[in-house]
Amino acid sequence: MSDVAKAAGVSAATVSRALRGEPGVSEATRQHVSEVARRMKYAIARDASSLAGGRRYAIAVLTSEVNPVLAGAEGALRQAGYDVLLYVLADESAREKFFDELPLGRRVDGVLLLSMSLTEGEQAALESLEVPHITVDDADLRRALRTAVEHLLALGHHDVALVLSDGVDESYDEILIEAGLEVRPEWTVWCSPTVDGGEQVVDVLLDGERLPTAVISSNGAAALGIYLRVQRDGRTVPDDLSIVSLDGQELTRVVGLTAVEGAAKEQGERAVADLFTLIRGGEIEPADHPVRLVVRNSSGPVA
Amino acid sequence: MSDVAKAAGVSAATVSRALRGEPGVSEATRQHVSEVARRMKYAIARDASSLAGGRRYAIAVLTSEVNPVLAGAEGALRQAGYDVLLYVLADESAREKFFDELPLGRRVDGVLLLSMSLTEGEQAALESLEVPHITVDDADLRRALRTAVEHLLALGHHDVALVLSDGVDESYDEILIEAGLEVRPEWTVWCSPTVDGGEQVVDVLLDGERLPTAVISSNGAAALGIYLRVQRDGRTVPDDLSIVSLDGQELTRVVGLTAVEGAAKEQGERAVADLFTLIRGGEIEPADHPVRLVVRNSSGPVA
DNA sequence: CTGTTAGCGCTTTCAG
DNA sequence: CTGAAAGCGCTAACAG
Repeated sequence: MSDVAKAAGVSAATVSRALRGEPGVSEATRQHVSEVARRMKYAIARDASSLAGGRRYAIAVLTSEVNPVLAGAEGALRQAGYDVLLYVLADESAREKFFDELPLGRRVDGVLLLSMSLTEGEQAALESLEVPHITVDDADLRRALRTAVEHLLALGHHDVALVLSDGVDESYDEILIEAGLEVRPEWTVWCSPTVDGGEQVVDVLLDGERLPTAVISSNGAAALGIYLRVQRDGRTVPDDLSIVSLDGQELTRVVGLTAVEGAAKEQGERAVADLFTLIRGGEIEPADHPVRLVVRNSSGPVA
Repeated sequence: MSDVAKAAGVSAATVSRALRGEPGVSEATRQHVSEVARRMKYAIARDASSLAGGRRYAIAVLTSEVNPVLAGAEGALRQAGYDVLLYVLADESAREKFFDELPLGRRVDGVLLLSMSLTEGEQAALESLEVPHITVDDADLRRALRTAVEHLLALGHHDVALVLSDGVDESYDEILIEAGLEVRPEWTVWCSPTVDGGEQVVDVLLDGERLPTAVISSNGAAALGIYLRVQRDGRTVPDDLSIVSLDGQELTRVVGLTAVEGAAKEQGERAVADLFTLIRGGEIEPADHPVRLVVRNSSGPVA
């Protein structure tokens, strides 16, 4: 930086200010400095910068799985000049380790959580970082769930099971209740967000004396697993069981599952925009993200 | 760190050495310091550490798409105490920007490239970083392709098309030739690694006067797209067309596509191990990674 | 608006 | 084997 300063005939402090767009530099100086820096291919050393107390220009992204939301977030972050520190917290042990060690102190300007609903302890740990954070997914998931429930209700379903995947908490029953559906404990089950997980969960689901006529899966892969397994068991979709996925990735297109699509990539991008607002000290209001029901052939009128 | 030093009754320099496992500290001192640090929940400040000239404890991961290999690599890196700087270089513009700006100077100890085959210019740019880097995928893809070709050959296929996805270069014809297959330019096509991409590519593929009896797709999603589209067109798989995917994610399981599974996650993990060997100054030898053919029902004897 | 002066928290010689 | 001192490259007051 001092080289650039020398070349531009100013002090290092001025170069620093000019390059970061800080106020208190004449436009002429800023232009000049930027030009010199560009010519010298100078790039600010982030380590030194953050050591000295400035911004860190890095955001930690915590996610329970690598998915398109991640891709969207990464793009938006990168475009804003931020680094992305990726943490894939897929299993309980990784998660525990992370929140125990909390390796983010003084290292990032913000935290983005993708498809992770935190326990209270985790939430507290995160707060202790004193860094803005934002969560993607839950609000969207709830909205998606409502959409799915309405769809099934319109088809005459009243016995609806809920298959939730890791990182999704328990507070969804109310949505079913609001819709006037009966909530049975054995109809709310968890499984891993994989095809395998979905296949396995069918055993649990179709085991009781009274069977649901429809199932909503929070995860697309699991929805697929359910579909495959149900068919393999000789049942018909949607006649014996309607299936709606709340996660409209390509997966659900594959076999034509009805799904609520949330435009994952855009979700990531919006989250980043919100996070920046927070970092700048602004307030965000939970804007509704459009959610779109795509009816394919895994849902039909109740038999 | 000076707090820890004080508490342990040694100097900061000794704490630094002890915690990093540097030689020149007595085992007793090291134990003691580690214990004190643990008790004080002290974690080394990476920024300062790298500023002062030490390691950066960060690896850049460049990838053309977010996929399971990424998850595997992240896990291994994290476990080794390294940060993961994620760069999703999905489209040409992101890629160009990256290699133009090369934002990694003095910021990472190594670079991991996932499903990215570099142009010569890009390769040169990367070398200029003077940081070890390692590429995942190509060798595995070639091996997978050989496996797929053998499988089809055994089934009597001689007219085999190749559908390649972004980031895959052109040098695969030789593998077909080695196997004694005829290579026709119109039977080697590119498409995006998505279901849509696969669907679209069918138009090109089944357009000529002579049609292939089998197709190998480098990407699982594209393979699915091909499958769906071919069926929708009223053709039968595998009677009219055998399909083999070289990428055995969950996607291919879904409809039962024959696939060569490379254990994506393990691939990522192995790449990380190799990268560390490189960072430590060691040599790596291209160890063969096991590749496994999973025959499902999208491939059958030639009609 | 711009320059000067102190560090940020570590690692690394260089001496003991 | 350990400690003291000198920065790494920046940013943040403080003056001017």
